[in-house]
Amino acid sequence: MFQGEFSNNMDEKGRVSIPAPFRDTLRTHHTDGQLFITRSHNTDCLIAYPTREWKRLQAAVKEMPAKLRPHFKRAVITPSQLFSPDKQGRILLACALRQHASLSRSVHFAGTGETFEIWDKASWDKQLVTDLAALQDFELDM
Amino acid sequence: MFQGEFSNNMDEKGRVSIPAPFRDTLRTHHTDGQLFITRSHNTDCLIAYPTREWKRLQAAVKEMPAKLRPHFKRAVITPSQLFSPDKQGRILLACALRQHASLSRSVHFAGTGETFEIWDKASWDKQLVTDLAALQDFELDM
DNA sequence: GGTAAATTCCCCACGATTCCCCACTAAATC
DNA sequence: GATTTAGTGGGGAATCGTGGGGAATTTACC
Repeated sequence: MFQGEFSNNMDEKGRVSIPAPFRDTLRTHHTDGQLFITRSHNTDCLIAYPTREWKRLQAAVKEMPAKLRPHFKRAVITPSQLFSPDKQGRILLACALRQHASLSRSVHFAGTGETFEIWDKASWDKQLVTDLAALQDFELDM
Repeated sequence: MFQGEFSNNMDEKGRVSIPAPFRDTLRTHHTDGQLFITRSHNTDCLIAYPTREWKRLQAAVKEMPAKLRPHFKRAVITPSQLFSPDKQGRILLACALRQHASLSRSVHFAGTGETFEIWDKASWDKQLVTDLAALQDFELDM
């Protein structure tokens, strides 16, 4: 399980460290240790899928409305990049991906269970304000 | 597998480098290293097929509705060109193909699994905007 | 048919980027 | 306080993209 949020800095060469806890779950729960990183189709962030989850996504593509499929393939499947973090646990994101999430120096990692998201810190903070506002009048009953 | 997106520049002689990762998969997964490049029948791009996939396409042509077959043959099969990248991994596209994809200087390569697409960068960007807009309200359930 | 021009092909060379390794610092752990 | 671990920076080798030169081939034109 990927959970928690972490901020790391991207250096001048464009490298960012994957937070150590995420690297751990990747190593222990996902045998090949590989990550598919791609755009989120409806938010300004990237999503990282371990191989098993990536396969589930590909299966989901086959189930989605046929009209949307080519859009989804171009926007999400094609730009995906396969990573196995280097010895220092860092990855180097391709330009197209960096741009989609408007990543600058401060990069925010957010665990979402079976996958995790990669945000520009500023975008994340902004998003969070929206999220809290939307929930203002909502009472959870449980 | 061809995956990821890459932009390369076409020089004045009309040569473009095939992205190195694509050259790799071509070398390792496709013994003859040859590429059939032709127009896409329904988008403004070119599609590159390794020999094995090209054969599958030809088989598919035989299965398609008889009414469409001659159209498809003329539009897609005829204009195809066979390439084996030069020592530097470059190819020289014929004029007809270049025109169909409106290729100018910046050329975009998009991996789509067993094949890859060749786009003019500007067209690709435009297409991507459309794609993301179409997916805006779509929720993936997986 | 012969000459000139243009195109294609093959090779080399340069600059930028990427990859891989090592090292430093700060924080956490014992 | 010593040791480990995480995040970050930098150096050097290798690779990749790209430009250009010249030979070979093709095309155009007289």
